[in-house]
Amino acid sequence: MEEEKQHLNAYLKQHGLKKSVQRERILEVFLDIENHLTAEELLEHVKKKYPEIGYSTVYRSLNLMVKAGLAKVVDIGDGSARFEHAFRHGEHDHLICERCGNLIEFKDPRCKPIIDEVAEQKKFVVKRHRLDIFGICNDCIDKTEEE
Amino acid sequence: MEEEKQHLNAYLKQHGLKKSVQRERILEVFLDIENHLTAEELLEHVKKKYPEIGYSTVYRSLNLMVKAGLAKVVDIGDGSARFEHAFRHGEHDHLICERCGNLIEFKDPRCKPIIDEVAEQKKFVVKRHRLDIFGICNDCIDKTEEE
DNA sequence: CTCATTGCAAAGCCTTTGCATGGAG
DNA sequence: CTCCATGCAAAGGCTTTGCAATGAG
Repeated sequence: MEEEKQHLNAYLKQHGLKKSVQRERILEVFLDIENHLTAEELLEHVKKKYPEIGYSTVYRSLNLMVKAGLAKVVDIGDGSARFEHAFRHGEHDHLICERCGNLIEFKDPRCKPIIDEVAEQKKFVVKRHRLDIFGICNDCIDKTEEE
Repeated sequence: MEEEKQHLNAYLKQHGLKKSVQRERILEVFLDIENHLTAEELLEHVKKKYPEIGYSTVYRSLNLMVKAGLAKVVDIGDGSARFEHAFRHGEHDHLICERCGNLIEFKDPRCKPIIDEVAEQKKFVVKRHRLDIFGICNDCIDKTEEE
């Protein structure tokens, strides 16, 4: 938490930007939640603790955090961007439940080499990748069976 | 082309929907273009040949084609959905150039087994996946070097 | 005849932006 | 003091929807 705040402050200083209570508070709320939240969901949580913070500040802070490397956008294609922690969190991919919308993270060491090889073949310089597996998560399967 | 039309008509009949000139024409234009187009880009092409067709019809037909399995949505995260041919086109993934926005398709047989195994471990039922590799395509690298 | 489709304009949804006020450096 | 940040409301970009008129089955 402290480390993230320092990281943010360093970023702000480096870019001639200024600290603010709002930014710090939004970061705190964001870090407190381990889920992949939409901006609106984060906004709700922020409003609960700090009702005076406006929604554009949340959007702006979120974008800032992405630029600063503290957050990452996850786009599951439902219209709203989700945000996940990016600081000291390793690379990973997602299982996305089409029923409940939940995201499960996973890592598999075999992916990267394949990606690099494919790119090599196409003479493509890889910056990043995303592997999303869509389907139904275990919880939702159980629920279906109970019916 | 004829096969796709038949497929569409079969879908329409099956669902109590009706044929229309517009739908057929939009499908034709769509099939004529091998690129991954946004709705707006497709609309432009449609308008060139058939100026009387409205944009909402293009959107609606595109959605219809997706449901009918003739088109697939590709979301590269820039705000606009792109559409690719899905009928008699095998599964594949994408290299996405962050500079020119071009999509390069690729297939690698090693992906699926990994995905299935990961899902198995997490007791997740896979419906589909998407592997997108973002970076700079060969053309754009060449352009950079020329400068 | 009945019900789906069309084209237009309007609305929806998420996100960004303009502007005046307030605050950090 | 100088700019940046904030909060509000307004605008933006893409897509969907309501509605009256048209057209397919």
